[in-house]
Parts: sequence; C-alpha cells; structure tokens
Amino acid sequence: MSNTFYVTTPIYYVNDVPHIGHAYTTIAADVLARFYRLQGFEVFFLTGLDEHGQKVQQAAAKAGIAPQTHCDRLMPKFRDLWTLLHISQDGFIRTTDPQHQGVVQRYLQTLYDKGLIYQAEYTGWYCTFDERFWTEKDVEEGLCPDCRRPVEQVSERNYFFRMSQFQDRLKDYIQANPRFIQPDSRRNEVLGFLQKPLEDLSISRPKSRLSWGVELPFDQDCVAYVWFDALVNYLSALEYISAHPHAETFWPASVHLVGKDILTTHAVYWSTILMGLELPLPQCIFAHGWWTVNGEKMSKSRGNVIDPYAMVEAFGADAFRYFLLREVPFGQDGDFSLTAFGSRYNAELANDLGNLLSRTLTMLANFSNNAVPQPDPKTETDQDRQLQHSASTLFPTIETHLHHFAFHRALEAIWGLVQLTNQYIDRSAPWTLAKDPSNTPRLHTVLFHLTEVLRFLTTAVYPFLPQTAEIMKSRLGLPVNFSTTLLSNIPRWGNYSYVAQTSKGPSLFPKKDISSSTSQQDSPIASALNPSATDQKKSPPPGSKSATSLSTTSQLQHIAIEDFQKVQLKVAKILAAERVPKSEKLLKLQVDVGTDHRQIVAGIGKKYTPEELIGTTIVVVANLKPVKLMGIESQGMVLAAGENEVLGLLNLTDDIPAGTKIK
RNA sequence: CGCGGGGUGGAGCAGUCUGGUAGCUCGUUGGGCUCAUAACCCAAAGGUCGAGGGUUCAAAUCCCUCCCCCGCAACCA
Repeated sequence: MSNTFYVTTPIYYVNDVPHIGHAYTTIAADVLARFYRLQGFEVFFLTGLDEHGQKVQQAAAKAGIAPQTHCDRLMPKFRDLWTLLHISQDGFIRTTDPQHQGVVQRYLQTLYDKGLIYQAEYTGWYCTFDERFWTEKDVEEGLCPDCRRPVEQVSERNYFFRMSQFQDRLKDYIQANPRFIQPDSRRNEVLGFLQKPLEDLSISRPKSRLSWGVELPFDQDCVAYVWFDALVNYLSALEYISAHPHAETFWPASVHLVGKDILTTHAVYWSTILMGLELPLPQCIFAHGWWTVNGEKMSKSRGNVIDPYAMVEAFGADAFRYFLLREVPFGQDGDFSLTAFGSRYNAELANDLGNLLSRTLTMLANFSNNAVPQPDPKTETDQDRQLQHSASTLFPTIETHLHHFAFHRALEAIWGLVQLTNQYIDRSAPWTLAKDPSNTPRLHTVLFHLTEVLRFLTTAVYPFLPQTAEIMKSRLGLPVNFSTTLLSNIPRWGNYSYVAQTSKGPSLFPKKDISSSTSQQDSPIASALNPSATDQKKSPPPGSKSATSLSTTSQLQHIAIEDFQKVQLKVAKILAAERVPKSEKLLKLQVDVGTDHRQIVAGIGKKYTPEELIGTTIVVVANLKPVKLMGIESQGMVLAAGENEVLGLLNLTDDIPAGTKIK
C-alpha cells in the first residue's frame, strides 16, 4: 500500500464569487489532507483556479484590460478565503500558469499522435453577431433564434477526441470498481448515462471565436476546449507544483472531490482522456451534494447566497467548517439555516466541547495547581477503563469513516467521546473528592484521565477544527506539532508524560444568541444570510457606481429600430390552459390573438397554475416560427420576466382587446 | 408507465437487504449536581412507521395497488 495521499478539489472558475459550495468542497478536502498527514502519509492537496474561457475573455475586454490582468485581480478572492478558512493546500494551480499550459499541449500532442484526436469540418449555422453556432433545428427561417439576424452556413475546423472508443471500457471499469464513483447513487447515474451511445468530444475552439485558452500544438488557429485544459490540472500540478518531480509519486489521485454538477465531466470525460493517455484512473471520484438555504435553492436572484467571509466573521472558521461537515452526510444535499447552525454551534461546540475543556481546566487549576497529576493505578475503576477504551478506539473509527467520506460520522464519533467524558466527570465528581484529602489518589487518577482524553480529542478534532486544536494544545501544555510530516501523530493512551502547566483561558466557543443577532440587520450573521443587506449599507467606493453603469452600457449591444419591428408583439387573452403531461414546467395555452386563436406552449408551469391563467391578458410574440415542445406545437411565445426561472408574466388590464399591437 | 431516491413521535434522521409490536439527535417536561460557557448528568412524555390490500404464528421490514415529495433525463421558443 502506498503511503501517499493525493486529494483535489475542482479548480474553481475565476469569475465566480466564492460561495458556500466552493468552501464546502475545499473544507472537506482539507480535512482529508490533514487527517492523512496526521497518520504520517505524504499528502498532496491541490486546489486552484480555472482561468481560461469565454467569460474571462469577455469580462476582461469589457474592463479594457488583458485577460491575465483580470485573472490576477480575481485570484485573491479565492486564495484569501482559503487562508481565512485555514485551508492547508499544498498547491494552488492556475490554468494560466505557463507550465500547466505546456503540459496541456504535451498531452494534446500525445493524443493526436496516437490518432485519438481527429480533425473534422464542423458545418453549421453561424450567427456572426452572437458569435455562436446554431443547430438545424434552432435556426428559424434562416434567422438566428437569438437576435433574428440571418445566419450563414459556416464550416469550422474542429478537433474531436475519440471518446466513443472508450465507452465500453469505462462502463466495465466502473462496474468492476465500486469505489471509483461515489456515492452509489451517483455511480448509478453515470452508468445510466453510459447506456446511451457516447459521442466524440469536441476539444477545440477556433481562435477567431475564443482566443483566451491554450493553443493546440498541432494547429495554431485553435485553442483547447476549456474542460480539457481544466481537467489536466490534476496531472500538470504534479509536474511543477508538487515537491516531487515525478508525477508517479502521487498519481493516480486518491480522490477527486467534485460537486454533483460536474460529475459527468470527471467520471466520463476525464476518465476517457486518461484512458487515451494510457494513465491509471483516479482511485475515487466523489460527488458531494448541494446546499439549499432555508429550504430554498441558493441563487443570486434570491439574494440568499451564503457568504463564507461573513460566516467566518460571525462564528469563526472552525465553527463553519464543523457545521458544513456535521450537518449533512457528504454526498447528500443539505439545508443551511441559521437555526440549525446556531443549534449545533451552541449545543455541540460551546456546551459539549468548549465547556468540557473549560471545566477540566478549572478543576486542574483548583484541585491541582495547573499541573496534570500522575494517576494511581490502585484507584482505577471500570469507568476509567471504559474511557481509555473509547479514546483508544477513536482514531480507527475516524479512519474508517473518513475512508468512506462519512465526515459526519467521524464527528459523531468524536462527540460521542466528548459526551462520555462529560458523563465521566459527573459520575466521578472530582469536586467531592477534593474535599477529603484521603481521596487525593483517586482525584489524581480522575484528573489524569480527563486530561488524557482531552489530549486525544485535541488531535481528533485537529483535521476538522485546526484552530481549536491549536488552542486546546496550548491550554493543555501539549508540545504536539501537527504538521510534522511523515510521522504518525496519532496518540496512544498513557504514552505521554505531562510536564507543562495547564492554563485557563477564554471560551473556545462563546455562546451566541442567534435569534437576536438575526434581527440586527447590520450584524455579520444577518449579512451572511443576506449579503445584499450589507452591500447596500457599505458605501460604494467613489466612482464605482458610474463605472458599473458604464460597463453595463458598453456590454449592451444595440439593435436598430428595424430589428425591433421584426418582432410582432400582441395582446392576447388566455382562453384555456392545461399542463403538458410528464413535463415539469410546460403549460399548453390556447390564446386569442385577435385575428386567430393560437396554441402556445410556455415554460411557466412552476410559477402559475392553469386555472389562475385562464382569462388573463398577456403579451405574446405573434410571429415566432412554430416549434414542437415535447411533441406539442407552440405557435408563439409569452413574455415573462426572469432569467433562468420565470418570475412573472407581463399582464395587461383586461380592457385592452386581444390582438392589439404592442410597440 | 423514462431512470433513481424517499415518505418513521413537534423537527431532522437511523432501522427495511438477513421479518419478531420501534431507535438516535434536537425540542418539551421533571429531577440531580455545582467543576464549568444558565453549562453538564439522569429520567419521563410523545409514533396505529404515507394510504389500502395480501403473505405469515408474527410486517416499518416481504408482495400488489394507490397518493405525495425530491434528484437525473427530456422540454423554458
């Protein structure tokens, strides 16, 4: 068995605002990295940024700066958050690193030389204005479905990776290796995905459309598809970031942690690319779940995005780390609420662990002058032995759970020992023993056991709550250096001699009154759940407002009045409405547009029931080319507000007759 | 009939494969203790295990039917 451990997070898109999801994956990876280091493994923990692609190119152009400058400005958002959250990454990769790009090119060349990349002429309908291709079914009467300009048939040189070749091999591999894709539900999903024929993967983009990427070594006019570029980071980092010059030291990776949204990319694209390169597949790809907030999907438009910075400010990095990993089994979706957070914070961190340390230190101070006494074996009881046993089996238990990525179970096990210790104190009642000098040997035994358990807990807690562990360590006077590499730091009962004095100190986790904090709009806790509230309060830097509106304007692409006149907007009355069977959000509407009646299929079924729509007056696009949606013809489009999801229909007062033109 | 997961005391979950009248955490109520961050410890109350039917001596657990929720896939024209 290898004594190395290589864990990765995805590389995050540099344009994103760091949110709870980024923090979640990275914290989980950090816990694994720290735990394996404790055990003496040689660990390489990699995270980083994906800096190529269209959005970066556009954002940089908009700001009038070079894409690299743009990336350099955004990079600290993530790097600084990881510092704040005490992430112990060994490497921070950026896909714009020249060394990384070199590796991407080398692998592209390898695949090309093996005949696994072929060039194909991709012919399609291209809209020069929107700079994008449309499929045959998208194009409507020779017009771009987006901007209504004429599209033209364009042939583009494109390179494809022969992914289809590896379909059966991958399916067999997944079936033969149950640990490869986890959890099981996701594994089944991937196997289901592989039931359908796998197509070849387009891995290039012409520079005319996208220049911000890694140039193909065999075609200077193209850059690599961002996903190819991004996935290769797991390998390239080993060549120039890891302490070892040879990639083989850490490859195959022990685990890629990913969000469930990018599971296919990893499980299928990445695996087949590795097969093409004749490299071993990672030992495990684990897809974790997503967080909702108070039961609702997290989204910018709802303004309920959890800001990790605010949570750390309010509760500290350790509490945030603890909650994310304790609340929900890794792999399942979970809900983030301040109530749940507060409950765990107060009950488990403050009352259970924090208070245990506090009461122990006070007793050591009061009954033993801050010195850890020697136990007297003659006074040992079954309770003592039970405590010894529980402490001694703690680390094997944690190891088992972490091997299965059951962070919550590992924490549960640790807190089981915390509870047992609190029970032990009550039953042993050291304060009673202290009243009678004849009980001093027994008192010493009890105090020793308490301290010894806390020594175990300090190390056990370290991967999850690194800061807390450091504090516990210093209060207990332990000289442990957790970052000692290649040496097991797992404690063993009784093999440590206490010499240093213990010291009381401020609470590890001061109790928080959650309900009163939330009512204060300007508190960090409230802002953690409602970042827009603080955004409004903070006075914007001078000139920032105009800068924003300026950039927004320059982003707008103007159309001529003639273009707008091509669109026939009309007032319509809904005569009938019903749900499209088997559809999630489609409603089939019969509408009166004055001249005739139309059938329109609209994706508004999540917001509206058919009943409430009947009789209402709305606005429709009357001259849209009919299309079929789930087999039903739609002869127009209703106008509604909302970007990804419909927030509301455009409604008119009922006295405007159907068919009225809108201009 | 697209694939899959789930419906268990007030809340969140385990138990279902390998049938034997329910278990955990939080909350509630009562008690204990005073070392501690009004903490900790002990105890109690509270569930016809989504609905109906079947198999069985016995069903949360196995079989059938139905209802509801949530993922994934198909569709916001």
